[in-house]
Amino acid sequence: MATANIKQVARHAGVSLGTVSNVLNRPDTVAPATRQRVLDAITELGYVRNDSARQLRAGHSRTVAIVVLDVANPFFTDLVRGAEQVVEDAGAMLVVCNSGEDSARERRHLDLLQEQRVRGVLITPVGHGSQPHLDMLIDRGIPVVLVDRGTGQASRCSVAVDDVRGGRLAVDHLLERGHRRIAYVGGPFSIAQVADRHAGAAAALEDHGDAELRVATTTSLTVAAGRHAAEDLLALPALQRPTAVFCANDLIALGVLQEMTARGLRVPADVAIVGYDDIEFAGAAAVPLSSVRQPREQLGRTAAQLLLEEASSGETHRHRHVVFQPELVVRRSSDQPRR
Amino acid sequence: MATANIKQVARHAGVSLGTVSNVLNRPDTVAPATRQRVLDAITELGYVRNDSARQLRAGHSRTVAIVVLDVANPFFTDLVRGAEQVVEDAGAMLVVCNSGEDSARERRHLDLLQEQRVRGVLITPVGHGSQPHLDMLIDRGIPVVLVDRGTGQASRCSVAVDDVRGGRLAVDHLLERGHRRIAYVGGPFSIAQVADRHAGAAAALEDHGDAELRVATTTSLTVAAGRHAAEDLLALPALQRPTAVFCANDLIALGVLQEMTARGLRVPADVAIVGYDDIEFAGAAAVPLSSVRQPREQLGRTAAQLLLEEASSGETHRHRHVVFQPELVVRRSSDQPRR
DNA sequence: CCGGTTCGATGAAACGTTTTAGGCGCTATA
DNA sequence: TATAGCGCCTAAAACGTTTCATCGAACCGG
Repeated sequence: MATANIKQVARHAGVSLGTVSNVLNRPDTVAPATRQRVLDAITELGYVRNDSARQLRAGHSRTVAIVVLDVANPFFTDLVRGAEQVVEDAGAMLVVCNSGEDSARERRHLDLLQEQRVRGVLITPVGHGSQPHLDMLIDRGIPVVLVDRGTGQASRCSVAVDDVRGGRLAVDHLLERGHRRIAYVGGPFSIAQVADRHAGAAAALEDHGDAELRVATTTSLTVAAGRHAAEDLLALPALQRPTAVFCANDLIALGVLQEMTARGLRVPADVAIVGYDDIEFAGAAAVPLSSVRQPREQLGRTAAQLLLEEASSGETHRHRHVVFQPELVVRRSSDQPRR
Repeated sequence: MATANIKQVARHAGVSLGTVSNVLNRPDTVAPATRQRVLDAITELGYVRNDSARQLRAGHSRTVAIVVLDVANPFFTDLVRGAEQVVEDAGAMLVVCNSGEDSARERRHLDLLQEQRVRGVLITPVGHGSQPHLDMLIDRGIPVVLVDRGTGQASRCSVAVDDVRGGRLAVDHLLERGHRRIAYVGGPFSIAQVADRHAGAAAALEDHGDAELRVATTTSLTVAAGRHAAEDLLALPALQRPTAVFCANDLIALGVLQEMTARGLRVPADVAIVGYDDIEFAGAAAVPLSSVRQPREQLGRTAAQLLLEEASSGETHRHRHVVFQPELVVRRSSDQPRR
């Protein structure tokens, strides 16, 4: 029950406490015979290092945290997998926290992480990414890397994908296919990606005076939200109804697709759909979904690398901002010229 | 940089160190005026509790870990969400670890968690769930709850869904629809669920001497694995080719669906498909997918409850095994009588 | 044989909490 | 008036590491 401690190991091996510690941390500084004796004592007593004590002494832990908006969103799970690789290769541990797009929960998590003196935090913050509590972490010397948010802030590193460009790619494609009444479905706009993708979409339209962009705001980025938005669009008079829908993410796009099909519209003949994120299921959807792909795992890997770099380089660190370019994947859901 | 500690707060507020601790932990035992003075000092110095020290003193942490086979699998993310609710309501923190179905990584995680003296571990272990390193945790006094594995072991609590029954439900349904050549796609069989669902499927066939069950083993439970398996099935001579496929999970089922459709087969007319898990995307697939639904979040919640219960009740705890019943959701992919 | 060097091991200090025993001053009770 | 009780606070010990200064022994060259 009460696990053995280093002192008991020392006594059992007939050495001093410091020697055991040396066996654990610098094995080559202790004579082979003694080392073996200590090792034997360790296995015999089933000794396990107490990380709290170790951390207390060291002043910081060997864990890195990633705070995501939604653990169940494939975008974030891929991010996590990427970060995981890098962090674990560095001998650290990655803990995943879920803010659920709830600012209070995010806050709670950050407070807890601070108390744990984590080595650093990877975060996609709720909102625009310049919250005071992020600055607080930094003030306390905890490196923060912003993921997919607030690129260009001076006080922290960031990695992001160019969402404005992604929005533009999607809508350029729809315009090129002959669509002129286009809807953008997404929300809430307090999420920067939602706003940026919209900005890109709007920018694409500037060259086309005859085209219009209708916005259907949702309260979250889920399949259910997509279904509701589709209902609203279907309630419009036929002449105002958009012929193409660009969605802020694939979950919403799948919801829209589902509802449209259920109401008897053909995709892409009656309405074209383009999503965002290119999650694994996009290609397996009722109608394979066109989508804007982001290098998700790479995003996670890069973020983790920047973080570890900052954590180990200390004062000399210069913050960097890495921006990846998205890529449009055209599938059946939008691949038909508008008659 | 170097964060303030409790002693500095004490000096700043003109009280003893113990009093600060009391303000933090039993606020009502200290006089309002003093308390306020301490509180002011805390905010002024930006003091943050050091959890390592706290843990060291307490002997254990306030975190609970959940070790899953795949962070990106919706089954597990829902599990995590369920557990999260319960754990956070109890004022603890849930850390998510990903074994990636790799026994060595699982092992590494458990070692680390042990060093951290976590309060308890929720785990879906790689393999059959009676590994020696799980016993080691228990020997050290760390409660372990098995999730979806090894029901009935005497030394730990467990929660599970009756997978044998789930397999039976699925295949009973297919038989009832008139199918006689049925395939089971899934693997590796070292995963208990894969084996149990197969057992259920096989049991369902026992009453039908004229029906046969062909097994296509996969190396993992992914969409890609499903596609490969479908290729193999399609390579069979037409008369041996199954008219219905029951898949060990929805990811595989989506892969099969994708490949079958791509090769020109109609679902469900030429081949019926039933998946397992009823993930959110099942209903949004190319052909809405029949699937066996599990109460995923509830599974997570219950597991967490059992764990916390054990962690706080100590010696008096009696291990429990909770088994939930799955439910078949029939959608278009299998909803047509065999001609 | 002696001074210097190296190897291996030791003991003590320090990290920041929580907890416990106790002390002090006051009031209520006998 | 003594005393018990109470409210509020303090001082010190303990949790289990890591690290650093030190020390003895052995060895080597001169």
